[in-house]
Parts: sequence; C-alpha cells; structure tokens
Amino acid sequence: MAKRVWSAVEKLGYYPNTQARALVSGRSRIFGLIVSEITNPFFPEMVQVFERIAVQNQYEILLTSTGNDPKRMETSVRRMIERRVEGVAVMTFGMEEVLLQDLKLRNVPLVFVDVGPERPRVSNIRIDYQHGIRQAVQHLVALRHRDIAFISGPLRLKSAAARKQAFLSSMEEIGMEVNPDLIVEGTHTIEGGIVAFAKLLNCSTKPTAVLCSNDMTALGVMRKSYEDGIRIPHDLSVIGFDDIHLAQFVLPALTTVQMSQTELARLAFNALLEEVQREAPLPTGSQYELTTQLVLRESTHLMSATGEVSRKEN
Amino acid sequence: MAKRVWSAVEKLGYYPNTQARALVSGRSRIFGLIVSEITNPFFPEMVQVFERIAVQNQYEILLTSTGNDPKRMETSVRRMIERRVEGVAVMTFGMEEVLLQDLKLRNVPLVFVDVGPERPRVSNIRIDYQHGIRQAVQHLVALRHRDIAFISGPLRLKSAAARKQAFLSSMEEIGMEVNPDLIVEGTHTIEGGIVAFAKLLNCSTKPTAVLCSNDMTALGVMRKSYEDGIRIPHDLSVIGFDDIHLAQFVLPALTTVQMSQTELARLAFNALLEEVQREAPLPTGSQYELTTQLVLRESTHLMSATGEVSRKEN
DNA sequence: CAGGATTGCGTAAACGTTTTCTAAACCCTC
DNA sequence: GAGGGTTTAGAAAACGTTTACGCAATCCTG
Repeated sequence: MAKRVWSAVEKLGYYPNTQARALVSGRSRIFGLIVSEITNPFFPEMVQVFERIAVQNQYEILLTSTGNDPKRMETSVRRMIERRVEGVAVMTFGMEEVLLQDLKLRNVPLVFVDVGPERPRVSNIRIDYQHGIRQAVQHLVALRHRDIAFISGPLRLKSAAARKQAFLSSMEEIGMEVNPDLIVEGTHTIEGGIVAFAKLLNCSTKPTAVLCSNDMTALGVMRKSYEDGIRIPHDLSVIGFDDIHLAQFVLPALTTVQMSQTELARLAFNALLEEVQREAPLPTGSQYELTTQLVLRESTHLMSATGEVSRKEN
Repeated sequence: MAKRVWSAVEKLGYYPNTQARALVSGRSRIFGLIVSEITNPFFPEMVQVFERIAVQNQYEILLTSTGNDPKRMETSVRRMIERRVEGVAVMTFGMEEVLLQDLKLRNVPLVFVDVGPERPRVSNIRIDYQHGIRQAVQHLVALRHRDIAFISGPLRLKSAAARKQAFLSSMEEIGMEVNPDLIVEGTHTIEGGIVAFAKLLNCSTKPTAVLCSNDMTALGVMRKSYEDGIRIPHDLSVIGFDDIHLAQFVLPALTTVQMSQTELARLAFNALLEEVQREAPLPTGSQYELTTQLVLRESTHLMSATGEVSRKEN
C-alpha cells in the first residue's frame, strides 16, 4: 500500500528535491521580481505581498534590487535565466527594457508597470496617475494655493515622466498657470527631495505648496522645511505619492496619493500566473489597470497670505 | 578549438541550466535568508547588502519574511530544504529555533544572531548591546535626566530581552534607580511605540527621556508626542536603536544606537560561506562579534525642570 | 627518436525526479 | 470461467549538467 511509503517518508524525513523536479518537468516554479530600490519603503511592502501570494501558489521568488543601475539589471536578468524563471515582474516603473531582450527572446512571460510595447507574453499594468494627481491638484487649489511646485522623479523613468505629465495636465485642466521654475527634478529619495526643495527655495516666486512624485521626496521636503524653520502645513502644504505605511506616522502625517502596493503585487503575480498557465500565448499580453487616490492627512492646509494661519483653524 | 564552442555559445545565447548543475554537483548555490519583518526598514537595508555580496559570490537568495509567525517560519524552512539551500542566515533576532530542527539534522550551515546553543555547523553573531546602550544611558544621565523610560521589543525575542537587560545593567552600573513603571513592552513597530508611550504618559511619574528598543518604536513615540503636543527634544528626549537610514531624516533627527546593517549582513554571509567551504566541520561553529555605537542627533536635549528650555540653548 | 608525460576530445555514468510504457494482477459481468 | 476492463507495480527514458575515464594525439626530455 501507499501507506507504507508515506510512513517511510515521515520516518526518513524525505523532502523532494526541487531541482530534480524542475529539471525533468521544465517548470522551475520560480518567478523573478525586479524592483528598483528595496530601500524605498514602497517596495518592501509590495515584495511582502508578492512573496506571500507566491508561497501560497508554491512559487519561489528571485529578488533583485537594481538601484536603477543598468549593469545590475543585466546581471540579474542573466541570473534569472540561468535559474530558468517562469516569469518576471519588472517593477522598476519604466526603466529601459532593452536590457530585457534576453528574456523576451526566450519567451519568458513578463509583466511591466507603465511600459509601452505590446507583444505576446508580456503584460502591462497601467497606472492611472491622472486620477489621484488631479485630486491632489484640485485639493491644493481649493485651499487657495496658486504657486504650486512639483518635484518629479528621475525623468528617464517613464513613471516619473507620467506623473509629471499628469500634474501638468491637471493644472491646465483647471486653467492654472504652471511656473516652469517650480518644476524641478528629484531622485525619488529623501536626499533628492532635500536638494530639490532647496532649489525651489531659491526661486523668485516661493511655492506655497509642493506636490512630490513620491513619498520619500516629500519626506525630504519636510526635512528641509524643518531645518529652515518653514512650518508644515502652516507655511507650506506638501503632498506625496505612493502612500507608504510610514506616511501616516510622519510629523505631520503626510497627505498623499495612494497607489496600493497590495493591489499592484497581486496584479503582477496574477498576470504572470495566468500567462504561465495559458499554453497558447495570446497575440498580445493582458492589460491591467490600477488607479490612484488622494488620501487626506495633516500636511496640507488652507493657504494664508501671511503664512501665519494657526493650527486650530484647520 | 574552444573558440568555436564559445562562438556557438554566443550565437545560440546559451545559458547553463543551474538546476541541472545543482543536481549533479550537489551544490545549489542558494542561501536562505530569514528576516522577521521586511517592512521594518532595518531589514531591507541589510537584505540589500546581503544580496549584493551573494551575487558577487554567485549565490542566490531565498528570502522569507516571517512576521514573527512560527507557521511561516516552518513553511519557509521546508521550502528552503526542498530547494536544497547550502546555508541559512536566521536574522530574526532570537525567535524560537526549535523550528529549525529539520535544517539542523540535515547539517545545513546556519548563522544566528544572539542565539545560544553551540553545535557544529551553526555560527553565531553576538551583538554587544551593552556598549551602545551604556553610551545612550550615560548620555541621558549627563543631560540631567532622571526619569528615564525604556520601551522594549517583544520580550520573547532574545534580542529584545537582551536590550532591556543592557538598559537595566547600564542604569545600575551608575547607581540610577529604575522605576519599574517606566519599563514597558512594545512590538518593535511604530504602532507599538505609540501604544507603549501612551501607557507611559499614564504613569504617575512622567519620564523626561525614553530609550527605545528599536527605531520604529522611537518613531511611534515621536508621533504620539506630536499628537499630544509634547515637544521633542525640549520636553522629552528620545533615543532609538538600529540607526536605520531614515533616522537622520525624521523631525527632529533621531539620536540612536547604531547597529550596522552592512556589517551584520557581511558577517552573516561570510559565516555561511566559510562553513560551506570548510569540508571538515568544526566541533562548534564560529563566533562573531558586532558592537553598537551611540549616534548623536537632535532628539536628545538637556533636561529642564520647567520643560521650557529653548532650542537655541542646545 | 623512443619513452613518458601532457593535452585534447569524445563517451559514459550519475544526480533525483517525472512521465510513459508494459506486464501482471485483480475485479466485474455474462 | 473466459473476456474485458481497471488497478497496481515495476522498468525505462528523459531532463542538462558534472565528473571520471579512456584513447589518441601531441609534447617534452634525454
């Protein structure tokens, strides 16, 4: 009987050898996950969800944090091919996908965020930046802000460019003039936020509100403001983007545009899983949509001409 | 010639199949890495370094974030055995290692932080909490603080217990009385810090300084202080532990005890690598030491009887 | 130039599974 | 109890490497 076998399995502590299994079946049960910067809190939150779902589906993850370095992207792709990943989620938000050639010509299922080309086996998650950013802009304008600055991410990232574009069109939509001096490029890091905001402070027209391309940038703005004695939200309103967990705990809590890490991870994983399970590849990969949403907290405030509106008026 | 082979490799885009290689050589070139909570910024920073070194050595990482859940620890161990990891770094800072039985009896090299038992193939990294925590305590006392609170981590973690112990003995060393009401247990999260500090505020003797078992807890204290109008560092000094990257950017920048993530990752990886390369297992694994160090920033201040010391006196 | 050593190159076994196939055993029905 | 079908068990091939081996060709040395 099988019973005898099972008891032997127990007694000997037998665990199957995944590599042997993978070798013969041709299915490694590994997905690659490429993120740009695991040090940015947005990513751990999403990695965690991705990992949880993967484990539930008996998949393992090969994680790479590229730090936006093409070199590391390249070696990571190589590693993934050598391990025969069944699919790769590229969560770098728009880095050059030329580097993924090798994966493509091997027909490995891919899922991107915000990246253009449609071809078989590659899916896309399109983020509706416009929705959340429009809300953010309108929120600021409703609070009487006129000189609204925008600190973008590194513009070679398609997602960063898209966020900036969403800001511009949201402003235009409601007939707000955009002062080009008030648009500066950051790096999606705290340090970048500090530098960018310092630049803004040197402008002839000082902004009374600043919208940031991600939460880390916003933290940089808050830090720099603190150093310079600019009070948030009294003297300056700031809005972030991402809604990392930390955002609700900074001082003051950060008003930000939420882009759900959970949802993003889920979409990405499911995209890969579906593609893997489908034997006849679709002529073009699936498309997914993720929307964004303003979350009001404490870092925005009615603009005051004097900059001396007291907190309790909020 | 070999030349002809290499050109064919190029032309066909041949990448060796790692699983086949692993199968025959018996070496998977995979290390497991178990952390407690990837959402805590301390860990991404350390994962990043660990990963970088691993890749340099042609190793891959199997990452698990247990969230301190024994169940997930268990399944993760199983996954790792099935993938035939060559070693596992258990960076959970003192969770029950009973769960690692399976790994042990398979003679998989292990490296722990702060965990006791010495046996072949398991190494240990001992953290000298006392060094940094003593500095922190003496710093506070030198600033005339007398009512010093301590918010610990979850006490079933050995590392959390050790930090608390280091606090107690540092206080005793210099003849400071410890008020048991001022010792409360947190969870090593922001939320836990908020709750714990709220508890402290209900004490009959209010602390004028609080030392936290990690930086996230300190962030919670800062958040709660902000909500209650307690000004840091004027009314309250706070010191964290870990020195996450973020610590220097919070408002005010957090004075904290540094435990180098970089160094920790490096030690852990090297411990595994050495153990793997050594064919004759030592009777007992290697021991490593990592010390801790106070980093002064802005969140501590001379105590004032009135609680109204102005900032510039600092 | 003979002898031994080195090099080059192809063959075969092994790693631990899954999958396919065949043979044997069993069960049911008429 | 013979025929058909179904279950059970065992054998063999395959996956893509590494390692060990053997044979021939080449090299060096005296």
